[in-house]
Amino acid sequence: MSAISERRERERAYRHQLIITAARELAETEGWEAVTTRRLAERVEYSQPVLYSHFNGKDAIVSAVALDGFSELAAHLRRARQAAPESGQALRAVCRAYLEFATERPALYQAMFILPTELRFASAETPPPLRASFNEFVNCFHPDNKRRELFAEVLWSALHGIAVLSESGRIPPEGQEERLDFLITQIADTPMKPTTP
Amino acid sequence: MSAISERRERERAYRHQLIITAARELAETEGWEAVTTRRLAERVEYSQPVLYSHFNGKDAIVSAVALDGFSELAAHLRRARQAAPESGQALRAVCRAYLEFATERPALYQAMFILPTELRFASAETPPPLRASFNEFVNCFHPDNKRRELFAEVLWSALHGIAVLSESGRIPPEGQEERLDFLITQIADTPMKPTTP
DNA sequence: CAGGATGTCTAGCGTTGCTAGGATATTGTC
DNA sequence: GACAATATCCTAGCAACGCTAGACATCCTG
Repeated sequence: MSAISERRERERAYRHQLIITAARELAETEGWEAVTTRRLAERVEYSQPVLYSHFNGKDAIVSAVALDGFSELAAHLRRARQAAPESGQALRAVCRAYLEFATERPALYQAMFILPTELRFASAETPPPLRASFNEFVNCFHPDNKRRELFAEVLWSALHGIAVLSESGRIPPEGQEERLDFLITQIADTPMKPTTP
Repeated sequence: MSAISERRERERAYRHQLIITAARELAETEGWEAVTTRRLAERVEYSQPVLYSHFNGKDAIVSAVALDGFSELAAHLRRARQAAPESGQALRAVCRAYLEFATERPALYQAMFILPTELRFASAETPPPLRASFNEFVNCFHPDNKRRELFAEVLWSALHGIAVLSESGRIPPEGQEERLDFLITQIADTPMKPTTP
């Protein structure tokens, strides 16, 4: 009884992840509009209803992909930050890594930031990977900086705006490097200039 | 022949706009997911196919709504900029007006910046209202500033990021004013500090 | 008043997310 | 080892979606 149900649970968990990665691969190769429950079911070699025994609906699957994405993003940013030669370069490294992530994995980025998601941000039940990603930005600023969270929010917003507006062609794709340069100098050069808190 | 076809054309133009405003109203009251071709047709008191005699598809209708939105946005920003007491305050006024626009007309904003659109940005055939909106940002900087377009792009990106991340709950809705303050001081205070071009 | 063009609607196609209900296989009990 | 109970999975179908073909009605022209 115990061993058997354990095995089942293991199989179930495996299939759970299988669905997630299948959805992600499909989205990355053909875009999210190609990710239908039918095609996804065919891809994992099960019928449609099994998807619904694992997830509450399609949105939940997208959210699961997004959650995986946040883990990767956090790791990606951390790697960049720690590889920076000096702490002054950390901010630039993390920002560049962020834009890199957004342009190289557009489908994943879309799931994380654009598609309707069930993930709760900026609250008590925010999943750890989301917090971890955000904290990578926070950690670019000096711990003494009382407003580093605010700085991080604005920085993140700006990066997100740049990423999404250039991806959708609303600002020209070239000159991305210049924009990044400008953003960094403006945000980073005077990080300790709070208007007398 | 002439008078009659003129009247027809007039009626047709009227109905064209009727569809657009109906779509917009429906989106603003119930969200874009409620804007289906059936409901829209019912609302304008015509059958579905007439929608397709005016627009190539649903996306084209959304784009038309978005285009109207850009006209309003441009006017809204211009009003704010011209009402600013001194030119130094123009930047802040325009930014505040932008965020105001985004939060007060979320559906319209969504059509303009998030939903798939057929509008061409940053190219030769960019519709005038889009250019006008963007230029309001450009005009916040001194004409001598060789990089004002770049500044405007980054500023716009940051504002868009703030708007969209707070709207979707990815950053807390409170503290919007603080973020705006920070952004303005960082961008505006040193607008003439190009790294020796 | 007939004939052709124009405009509009009914009906339906293929696809979507999602679900009810039955068939099938696996499990624990006698 | 046979049988009921349970868990697992699939077939079939629903309502709603964007979109379109073809029939009907209406109008202008000769």
